[in-house]
Amino acid sequence: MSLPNNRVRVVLLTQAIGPLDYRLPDDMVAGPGNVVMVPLGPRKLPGVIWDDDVFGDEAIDSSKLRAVLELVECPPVALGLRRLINWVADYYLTSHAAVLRMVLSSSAAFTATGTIIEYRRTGFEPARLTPQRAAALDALEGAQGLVRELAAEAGVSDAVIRGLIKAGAFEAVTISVDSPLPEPLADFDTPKLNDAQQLAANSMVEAVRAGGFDTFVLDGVTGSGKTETYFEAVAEAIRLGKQVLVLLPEIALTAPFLARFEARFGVEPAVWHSNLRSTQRRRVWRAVADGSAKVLVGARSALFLPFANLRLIIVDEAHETSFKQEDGVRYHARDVAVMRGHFEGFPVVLASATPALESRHMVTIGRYKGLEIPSRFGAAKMPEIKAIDLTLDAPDAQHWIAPTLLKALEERVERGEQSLLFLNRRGYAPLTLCRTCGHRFQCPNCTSWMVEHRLVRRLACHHCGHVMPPPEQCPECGESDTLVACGPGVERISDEVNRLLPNARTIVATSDTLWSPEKAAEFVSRVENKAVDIIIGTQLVTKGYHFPELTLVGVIDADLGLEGGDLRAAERTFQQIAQAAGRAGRGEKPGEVFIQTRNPNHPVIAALVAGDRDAFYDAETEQRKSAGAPPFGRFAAIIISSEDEREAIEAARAVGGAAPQVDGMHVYGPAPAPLAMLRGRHRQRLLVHAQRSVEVQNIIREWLGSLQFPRGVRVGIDVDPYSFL
DNA sequence: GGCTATTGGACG
DNA sequence: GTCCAATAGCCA
Repeated sequence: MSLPNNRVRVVLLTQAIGPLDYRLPDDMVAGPGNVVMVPLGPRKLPGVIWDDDVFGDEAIDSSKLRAVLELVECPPVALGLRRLINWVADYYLTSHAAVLRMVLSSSAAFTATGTIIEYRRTGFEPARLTPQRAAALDALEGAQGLVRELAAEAGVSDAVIRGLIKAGAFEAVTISVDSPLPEPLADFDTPKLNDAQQLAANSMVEAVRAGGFDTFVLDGVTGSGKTETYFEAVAEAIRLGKQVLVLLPEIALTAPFLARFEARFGVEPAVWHSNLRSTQRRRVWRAVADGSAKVLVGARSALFLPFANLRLIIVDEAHETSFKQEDGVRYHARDVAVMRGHFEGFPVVLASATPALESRHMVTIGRYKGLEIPSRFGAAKMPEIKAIDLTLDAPDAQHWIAPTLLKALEERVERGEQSLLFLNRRGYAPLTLCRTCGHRFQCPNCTSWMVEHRLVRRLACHHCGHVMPPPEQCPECGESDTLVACGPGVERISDEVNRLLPNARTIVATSDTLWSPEKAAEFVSRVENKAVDIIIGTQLVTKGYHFPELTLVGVIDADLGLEGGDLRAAERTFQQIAQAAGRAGRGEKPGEVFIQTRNPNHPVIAALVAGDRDAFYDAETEQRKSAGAPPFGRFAAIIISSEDEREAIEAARAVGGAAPQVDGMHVYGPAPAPLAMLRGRHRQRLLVHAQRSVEVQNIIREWLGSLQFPRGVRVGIDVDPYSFL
């Protein structure tokens, strides 16, 4: 079906409004992919002209059509990217508009090129110095940005900044949106690769040169030099004048990555993540869209940028669960990256020391190509891994470091070597309760405990971000000084180390302490300069970092991830501990790893100690197969939420009642979602389990489309859920 | 009757 | 998403 040539179908960027037809004025030349402004009622909204054949045609009389207002000066959304958007909207059961917003995610899309005025400090102190002004001057030393950004950074209102500009304490700086980004040099410093690295690199380089879709699983043990290996493929794309996207799971990992990239290619690559300054964002968006940004390093959201001639995507640490976006559009960046390669015709590399079971399976069945780097680079050897049975080698009460581990730590401090203690729990203690009445501090908006953060003197909810000062008295029984912290978080382990090893210099590394690339860079340099003896960190420090002097890793609680029993618990625990262990012995000195556990015979722990990765994966694969779990079967979660609990339950029952009977598909629930209350909303969940052959998306679309929900009820669908939370 | 709060549908 | 008009609810 095709529309008359003066009629176009436009996807508005506003969600909840489907595609609408408009008339193209005679003097306007535009087609699918062009960004336009269109009238809707009294409003003027942005949208993108879409391909006619994507949506069914709902004929509307041509006399009712209104004309497209203007063609926006911005690179059009190319065919390959439009196909990817169609696929994402279809697969993840979301709207085109929601996906498109990630593509046109910068004001640069809608404003012509030009200049922007930012402000920075002059050093001049105004005569009148109010507390707000003093605070702003203090906080903005060395900062530069828009008025709004500076105000936000200093925690004052815009007016304070404008006042300071008028008083002469800030000066204007004109920034060009299009100041060019530096070009990486393919052969700036070519490393000597070992045979295994060279073999893997050759395959990827050849694929980049040839073009065309292919997926590689680059599987190399930690410390084997995966990055150097895939850098060869990056170099080949640069030589061809094409673009490369490198996806990293956390912004905290960008700092070490940028340093390695600069050492290899002479300049830092362009960077994309959610808290970029808006000027920087515009500049990068433009440079990506016009092809001048040759290499972009970014978080998930970079995946949807409108690259002019993308030739390669690298997904680094591809097994990381943080590639699964859990709010807004729920998509898995690893899977979408592969689809982008498919639609635009270029290779995709999934790099990891502990590939996801799904990815390994794709290699087994021949869909992806496996590339292995089996040994560590240079003199580095794999560390020796030992389990500490906490039931036999127990720490004292209110302590969490077993005597064996403590002794090992002590030795490293004496020898001037570094250690890492891994515990995947932020804060001081995960639960606070009253000794007198047993009251437990729970988040008022969520069903989760308030976590004590002693460094900042706050109780915080890790799900919604709610914070409160630690109370003096128990709100339940009114007694004072009766609150006790239960269980350890990294801050508490840090306390314990400082008490038992007063000479050791410690640092806590979590998303609370390394919340920006700058903080992360500072952390790296402190560790590299040997200003730190013991790092106490969450999963954040278990990947990407390379510290040659680190020779001991202690896993505080290996059983933590095995609780809760969701489908990936065993795999995730295996990956996390393997990644943490991989930090040890990356230099010349051999590493040693201690895993503290109450179940030394658990298959996960046994596989880690035996160093038998394949045995673990094989057993886990069998288990998934017999349970019909991914990749052998599929799940989708339907989450119904409302501020009113009864309303949520009723709506969820209605959904359950309308569930279609389909062969090979089973619907569980509704039941309270694992986080029964989140950000003030009561949540109910249904879980759909289906065989691979079942077209779950179509079934769910029809099923939910036939239902009506009261306002205030929200229905979210999570295809291929990860956290089960 | 005349006023305000609620809600469903259109918007192309 | 936002606007508008039809409707329901409320008081005198």
